[in-house]
Amino acid sequence: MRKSVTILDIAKLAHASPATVSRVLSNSSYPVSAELKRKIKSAAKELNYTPNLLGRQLKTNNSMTIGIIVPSISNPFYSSIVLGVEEIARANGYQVLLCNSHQDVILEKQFLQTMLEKQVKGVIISSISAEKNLLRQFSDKGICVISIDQHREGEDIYQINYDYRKGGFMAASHLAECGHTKIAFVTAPLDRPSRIYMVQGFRDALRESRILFNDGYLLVSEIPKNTNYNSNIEFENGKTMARRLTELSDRPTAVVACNDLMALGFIYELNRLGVRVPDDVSVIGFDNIDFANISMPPLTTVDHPKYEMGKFSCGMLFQVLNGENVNISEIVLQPKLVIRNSVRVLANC
Amino acid sequence: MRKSVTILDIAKLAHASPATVSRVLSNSSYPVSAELKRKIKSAAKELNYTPNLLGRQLKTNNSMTIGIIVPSISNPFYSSIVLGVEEIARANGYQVLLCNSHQDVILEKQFLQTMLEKQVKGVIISSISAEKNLLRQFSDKGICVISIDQHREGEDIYQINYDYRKGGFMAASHLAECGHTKIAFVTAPLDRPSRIYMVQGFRDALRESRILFNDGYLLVSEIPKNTNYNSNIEFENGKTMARRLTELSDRPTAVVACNDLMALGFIYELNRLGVRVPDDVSVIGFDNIDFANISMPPLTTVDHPKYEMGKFSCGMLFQVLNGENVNISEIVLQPKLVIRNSVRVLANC
DNA sequence: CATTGCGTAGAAAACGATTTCTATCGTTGC
DNA sequence: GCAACGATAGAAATCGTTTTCTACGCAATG
Repeated sequence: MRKSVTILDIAKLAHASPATVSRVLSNSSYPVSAELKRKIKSAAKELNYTPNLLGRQLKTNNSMTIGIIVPSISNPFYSSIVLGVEEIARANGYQVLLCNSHQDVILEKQFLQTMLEKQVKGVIISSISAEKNLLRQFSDKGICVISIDQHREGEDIYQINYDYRKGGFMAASHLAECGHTKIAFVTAPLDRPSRIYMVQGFRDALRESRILFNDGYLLVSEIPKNTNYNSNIEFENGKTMARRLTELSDRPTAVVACNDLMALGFIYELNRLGVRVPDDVSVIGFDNIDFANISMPPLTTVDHPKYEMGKFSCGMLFQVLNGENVNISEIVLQPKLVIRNSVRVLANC
Repeated sequence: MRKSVTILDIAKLAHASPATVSRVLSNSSYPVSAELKRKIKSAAKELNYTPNLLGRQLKTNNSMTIGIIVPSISNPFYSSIVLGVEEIARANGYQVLLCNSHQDVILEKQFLQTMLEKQVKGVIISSISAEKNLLRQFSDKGICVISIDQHREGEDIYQINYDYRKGGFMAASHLAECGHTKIAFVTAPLDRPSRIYMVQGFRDALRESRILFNDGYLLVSEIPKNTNYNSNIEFENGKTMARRLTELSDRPTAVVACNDLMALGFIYELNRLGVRVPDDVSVIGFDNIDFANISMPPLTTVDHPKYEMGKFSCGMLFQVLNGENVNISEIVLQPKLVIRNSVRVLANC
């Protein structure tokens, strides 16, 4: 491992000054004679020069990096978002620092700190935490933050959200229209806006359909212990919830799950227990991940334009970075019901 | 956006020199009096100081970053690997620069270049390309490269591989044992070692079972055009292959797919076309991703310890970085058959 | 008592780049 | 023919750190 070649080595070889070398190699608009330009370029190639971005970025105060924090890319919902973000970032020549918070508030906080230290120019975050001070630090330093998917109340921050209330409403309404009246809601802990809004919309729909909601039908899973970062917590939770459902005295005929992963785990376990979907229990999921298609039966779900959310948010970020006037500070994406085969239409309809 | 606070501001406030401030704030072993230490720490807190890693890393020549390149995290197989890598990296205080090559050789090359420029201390790569010069650049600069999943021939490089040959062998043998003789192999282009070895093992198994392989039964999908980075290419390919299979004159009774995603797409399309699995066609996948469980029917597949591969590779990387003597340069992980319900046992068995 | 060595602190150099400032041409304008 | 200007190039300052070098006082050693 020899000492790495720097701009100075090139200067020496090409009989030029480091200043000129830098100007040539970084495509500056500063005029350099064609002859010298050529010599410098060939010297750079000869020495197999690789610019040191740490040096450049320190001087220019531009890390060309944005950060993104999501719970976990093991959920295809989030990996879609990430891919959307990456695509736009790459198109703009930026790198993405990806962090999986694993639903851990402490970890999320640490990642945010690291991003500050790494001098990211912007952050896109689907936050687990409602803490306001953390994100304020970024605005204080003039770093753009875009919150996605989880509505943040009373914060002066760019947001790209999704109408979870309406989504919950659509899911429950659909079940009601199919003749169901005993409808449960299975969900991970109601620790973030998305889930809270979903339940709200769900309840609203029942009320509107004059269905009394049995509080015992709100099945909330335990707070997960993150021992294994690979295990798909949502999927496992779905399985547990299925068992809890079958133990209910007056068993519901239909269920809305807070996301597809959970719905799939739910269906999986139901199948295993010999409870038929949709004959015995109907299930609606949320997110419309690719795999919702391939379950047994194919999952009826509420679509979420996740990939677009990733692209939007990153596009918005660059608008802000480029100083363009971004006059909308919150965008709300719309849900869409995707009907497949996991919901039974009851006879009396 | 005010000027950011640096070590100099702290020095001024605490009436100390920048040198001393640095020593205190970076936990150097250099002795500093307790009193001064206290003053500096309180000054840092008062000014809400955030260290600039670009400065530090430039000086220390340690980016505390490793890179990982995989085809795409939209494939749960790769997101598992990534999560394994991240876990170990984080435990060692390192960041991970994740790049999705999207099966694009050019892109992969660009990412590698960026990693060089970003001064990563190591790279973990599941490479799409057989090009040797690229990776050699890293060894030349003393950067550790660990190749995973794709065997590299005749390169002096650390490797963590998987016995794809044996995996292919096991899949085909299982089908043969279940009485199948008309067995197809559906795969994405044979452009990398994993797939080539799988086919090899597959053929070996057939030969050993005295089954003649019909070359028309080797179904290779087109090279994908990467227009949409979100679409799950493998899954789509699986669907296409299913259609091609049904058009075959002497239709096979069983199929091995080169990965679960493809198998799932394959099954999905078969279902749609009214071809029953496993009654009409048996299917075996590869990788044993979580979702292999939830297809209709649950997928019989060959397990791949992907998460462990991620952890192993990153662990090995740090061993090398720490100068520990790593005497094994290639580790080969073993396949395991996971029997579920996508394979039919024929009557004559 | 002179020498060594340790504890403590700051001055200054260094990391690898960019950018401002100076300087020297040759050319143009009047 | 002289001032002004544009093109070109290098010297030197700079980004925010870390680290080496210097320095000084004080205790221990012989």
